[in-house]
Amino acid sequence: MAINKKEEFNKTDNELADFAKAISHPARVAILKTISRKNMCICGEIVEVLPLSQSTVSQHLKELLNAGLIVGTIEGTKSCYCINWKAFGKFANGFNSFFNNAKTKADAFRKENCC
Amino acid sequence: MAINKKEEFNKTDNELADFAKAISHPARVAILKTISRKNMCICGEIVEVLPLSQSTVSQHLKELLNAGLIVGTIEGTKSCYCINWKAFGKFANGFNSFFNNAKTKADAFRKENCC
DNA sequence: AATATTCATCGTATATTTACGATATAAGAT
DNA sequence: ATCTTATATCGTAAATATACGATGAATATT
Repeated sequence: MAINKKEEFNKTDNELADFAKAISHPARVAILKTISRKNMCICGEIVEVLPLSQSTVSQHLKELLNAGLIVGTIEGTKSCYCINWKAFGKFANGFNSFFNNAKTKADAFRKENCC
Repeated sequence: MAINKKEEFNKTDNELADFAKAISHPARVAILKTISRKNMCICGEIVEVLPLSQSTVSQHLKELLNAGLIVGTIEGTKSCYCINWKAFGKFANGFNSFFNNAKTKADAFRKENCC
């Protein structure tokens, strides 16, 4: 049980799901907003505004890095993060095409009965 | 540990995270696409196209119901599901404003150095 | 050189998610 | 009335996610 079946779904669905998962925790949404507000942030600034410990924030930052949504560089004792706009744009497009496809169907079926 | 800190984030961030979580598994993305392709589906049709057992699909359907993304009605021995376009549109807007805000910042900061 | 700062990582506890088979329930078919 | 079909729910196992304190590593300060 709890065998991983994700490989059995298509690539597009997996990519959309992976991005959604990256932003499926309010801490990660808040981190992305915090960074984008100032263009870039050092880790400590993010820890300051979140209600989480430094180690937990670091863990969330790592997940955003793994998802490719942010990039980070070390500057002295500090770590500087900023948004990877290119990856962000790519994901935004994925979402839009998902929603737009859905929207098109919605329009096509608007007059039919629905359950 | 593993205390839930989600209440300490703001409502907007939580709503965005919750929606993202609803579509953070490829099975749920595939279910939404399957339903929208035909406007509505009975449960059995969905089970047929997914590489998962009936009970697992039922569980994913329940999550989509809880998130408000689909609605379902019982028709005889069958269950009929369709997309809740209104909720879907609301969530799409939430995403768009998230991305657009980010995009605006990106444009504003385009010339500055980033890490 | 010794100490302090900043942050990532490790270890660990708990909670949640994912997945399935078995079972229950309710309607339809025989 | 009995049997079949369709689906939700229960119980459960395993995997993953969330959170923290402690520790490590690397740079900066004294």
